[in-house]
Amino acid sequence: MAVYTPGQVVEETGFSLDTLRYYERIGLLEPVGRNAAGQRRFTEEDVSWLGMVRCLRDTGMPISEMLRFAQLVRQGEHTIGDRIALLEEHDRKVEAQIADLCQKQGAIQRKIQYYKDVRTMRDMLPEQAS
Amino acid sequence: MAVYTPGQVVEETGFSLDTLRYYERIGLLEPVGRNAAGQRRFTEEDVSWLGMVRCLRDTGMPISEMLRFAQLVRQGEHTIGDRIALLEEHDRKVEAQIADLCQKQGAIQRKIQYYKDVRTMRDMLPEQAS
DNA sequence: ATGCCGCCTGGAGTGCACTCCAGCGCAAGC
DNA sequence: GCTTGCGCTGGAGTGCACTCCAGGCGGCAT
Repeated sequence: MAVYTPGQVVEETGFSLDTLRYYERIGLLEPVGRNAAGQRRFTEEDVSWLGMVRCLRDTGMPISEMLRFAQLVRQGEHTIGDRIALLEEHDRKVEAQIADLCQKQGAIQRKIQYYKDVRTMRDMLPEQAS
Repeated sequence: MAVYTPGQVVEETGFSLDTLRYYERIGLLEPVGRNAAGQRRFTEEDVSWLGMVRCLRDTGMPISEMLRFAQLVRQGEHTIGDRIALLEEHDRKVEAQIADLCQKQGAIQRKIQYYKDVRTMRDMLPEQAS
């Protein structure tokens, strides 16, 4: 069974060492195994869970909700319905986020175009320069 | 020339009164005009600038960069090139944000599907219930 | 043997973007 | 004439998610 040192997990997941420790402290990560010297050794499972965390975090899920999700996962298979509900709810929020972002991006692009037009107008009337 | 009371601007822009005052304090909003009693009266221009601010903020631009943009706007037409550069740079970031969000959403949706499959499997083997 | 590296701990500090508060002023409605 | 509502100020406080720090440990390369 492969294990990962903290450094390797940092590399793999993109979370900082401090963040990994923080996540363990608050219970977003289950207590990580240790070697004889007391140093953390992450399992494959820890790393894949961190992949999920990264997904949820990067799509704007607050830590409190990820904690709730983590709890469901720990409680076993009978919570799968709840997990689906939680993720579907989040999925809807992500959908809305994307839609909002696209719409706002449109406005920004229109502003850019507006500025470009203004610039062109100005360049066509050099004699009116201040 | 129409003016807006603070309450109306809150209504229009969705920013809280405190946020409007905060934006003025830090210079994201130019000093807002006052009536005889010292109460703020926002111009049409203020409101439309706030619309731009909302766009930029909601697409993740930090306040420090919005401040920089505000400065360019105040410096007059000769900064239009810089404004375009700033907005195009931001537009690229928004693009990347959307792409990342879509990709992560895909992963979440696959996870949902995975859970649904697990649930279905489980339901098809009721005799193995614990 | 002596650095240095990677990692350990508990706890304090940071940065961002607000948000709240006490205490006040003015104006309109009952 | 007094309450209610809206707004004012300066300054303090909040919530989130980290991030940093001092002081220490164990292994290994020079």
